[in-house]
Amino acid sequence: MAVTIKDVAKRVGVTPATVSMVINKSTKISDHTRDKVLKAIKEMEYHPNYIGRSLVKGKSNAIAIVAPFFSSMFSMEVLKGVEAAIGNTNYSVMLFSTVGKDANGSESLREILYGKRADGVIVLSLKVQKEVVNEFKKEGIPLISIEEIVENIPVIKVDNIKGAYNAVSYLIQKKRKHIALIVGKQCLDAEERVQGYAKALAENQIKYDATKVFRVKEHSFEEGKAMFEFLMKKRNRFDAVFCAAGDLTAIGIMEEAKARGVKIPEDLAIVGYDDNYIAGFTTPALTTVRQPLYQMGRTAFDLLISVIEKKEPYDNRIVSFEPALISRTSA
Amino acid sequence: MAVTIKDVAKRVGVTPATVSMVINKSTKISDHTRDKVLKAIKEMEYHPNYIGRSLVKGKSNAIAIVAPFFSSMFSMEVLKGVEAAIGNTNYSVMLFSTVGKDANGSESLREILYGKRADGVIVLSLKVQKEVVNEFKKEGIPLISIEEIVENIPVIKVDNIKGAYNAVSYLIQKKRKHIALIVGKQCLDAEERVQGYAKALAENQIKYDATKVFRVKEHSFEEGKAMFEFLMKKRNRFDAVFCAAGDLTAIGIMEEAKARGVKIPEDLAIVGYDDNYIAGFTTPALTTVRQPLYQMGRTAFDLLISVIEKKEPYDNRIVSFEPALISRTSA
DNA sequence: TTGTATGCGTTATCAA
DNA sequence: TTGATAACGCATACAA
Repeated sequence: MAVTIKDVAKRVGVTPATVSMVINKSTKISDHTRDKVLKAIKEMEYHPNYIGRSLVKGKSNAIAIVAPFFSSMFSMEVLKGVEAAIGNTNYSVMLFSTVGKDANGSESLREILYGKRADGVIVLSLKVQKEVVNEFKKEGIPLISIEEIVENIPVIKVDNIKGAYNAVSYLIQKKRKHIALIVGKQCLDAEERVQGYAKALAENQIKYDATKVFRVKEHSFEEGKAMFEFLMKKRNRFDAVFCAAGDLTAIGIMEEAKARGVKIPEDLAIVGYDDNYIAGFTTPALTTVRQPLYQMGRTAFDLLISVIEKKEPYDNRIVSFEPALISRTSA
Repeated sequence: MAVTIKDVAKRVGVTPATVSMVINKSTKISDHTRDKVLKAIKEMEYHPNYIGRSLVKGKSNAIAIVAPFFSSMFSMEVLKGVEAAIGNTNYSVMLFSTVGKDANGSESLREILYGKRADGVIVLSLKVQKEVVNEFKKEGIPLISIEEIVENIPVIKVDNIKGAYNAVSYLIQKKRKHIALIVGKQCLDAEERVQGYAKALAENQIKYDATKVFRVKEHSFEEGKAMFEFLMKKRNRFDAVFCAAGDLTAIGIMEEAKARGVKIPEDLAIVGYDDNYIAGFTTPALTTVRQPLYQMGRTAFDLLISVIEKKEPYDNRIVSFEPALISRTSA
């Protein structure tokens, strides 16, 4: 069996309480006893059992990250940030994927909450139900959302309006006037990007034209190829495409365009979204909008810990990060 | 405060023990009591506290994954497999990154072990020390290694010899005779890939020539570009490069080659390794070796759970997966 | 400065 | 079939 606090106490000839106080750096322990205890701890290779500690403290020293999946570029980058932020805190991270469960993660969230599996939770791209938020508030477990706006809790997101605005302004500056916009189906992100697109046009006296906005479903490469064909069939002549639906789709468009002899960026300028790993390696390299996901992960973790430890208030702030336009050669 | 088993018991007018038996599906409970208890549980929204349960059971129902980082393609794919395998088991996953700690993960591993933070551990690309393995054995916490060979515990790996062998055989079949090999610095993987390379040559009566084997350190795109230049300076004339150091480096080589007017694959055939996300999107698309990382993640998780639950013996088997050659246009 | 006693939420053993 | 009691490993209030 593993060595417990009792074993250490017995060995030193004190009570478990004393050992506990040494471990928890209580000041009211004589140097003499402390030294003896510490020595025994080392010799016996005693490590405190987190479960016992958690039970009495009502705190697990774990945080949970809940997301639809952990295999996307998006979650990977965020995770990287969290990983960096953990550093040498004594928190650990648990992962909960909602695949095969309800879409808004309620099931996983409730299990974490009521099973006391974590002291705080970060949700990624999940529309957390109001009801669930209330339950978390009631139990005093902080919840932070990344990307999706959830009411009454802190939200870490990127300024999609600005991201799109910057991209389109850039294209206009490059003398493009007939700019197609590709976005995903009506989620918040998509709508904000449409707004940014419209704003940039307006500022440059270009009329917003709804027939130049196209919707995409899967955000895939193939869809991009199909989209190019679709674009060509339109009576509109485009000199640029801002594919706010992601780089993969943008690259699909680009590949199909190239295959049909359209010169990029001369004939058609293309700007993507996400700064996917691939973007730097296509020919031509893809100009795109980068979201500071790593920073967001870091921030979310830091904020969560601060809130757990009551160093910061648990409010409904929205921390908005600025996306960056990465200018390469496709536009 | 959260509702506990006691609250439920009081409400129904039984003892906590009875409620516990209901929860744990004991058969020796009258239907009548069971119904009443179940009803109360639902009404009061009682959820068992995992920490309390863990303490008495000596089991956390969590598994830990320890890796140098969770941001690589490699760990991402493995994680995806684990994620899929978790499904509706009632295990959860904890992540432990060894960044900023000792290189072989001993620190994290010991903390997990002695802190009783997990019922089993999967290590990724980590040379676990013999000593640590023994400690795990002593405490009865199973440990499974992915990729790295660790003695006395189950290992899930890919057959690197075969991966390289297939790639080189393919090149030879395509009439290439002067094949450069790029590998990483002396880790097990690299050496196995050299073996596979040599084996394919031998089988085709091509003499193995050590001066055609080159080492790379960072496995980066830039290194690939530099490598191409380096290759050109050599007196050897190559008609193919098998870049077993990964797709990124392979793509670096390819880009630099293209920039210098070398035709791919006519003048120089290129085969990469890993089937990185990018590989399908380069021009020409990269022929490469795919490792079934997803399957490996699944297998590791399933095996670990089986071992934890004593449904399978905890041995030192080596589960070797077959890599697949993904034939595209660069070779 | 240290020891004693108690409790965290649950399960398991035994008795009723 | 159910209840009483102890135990898991630890931390803390209070007593000494």
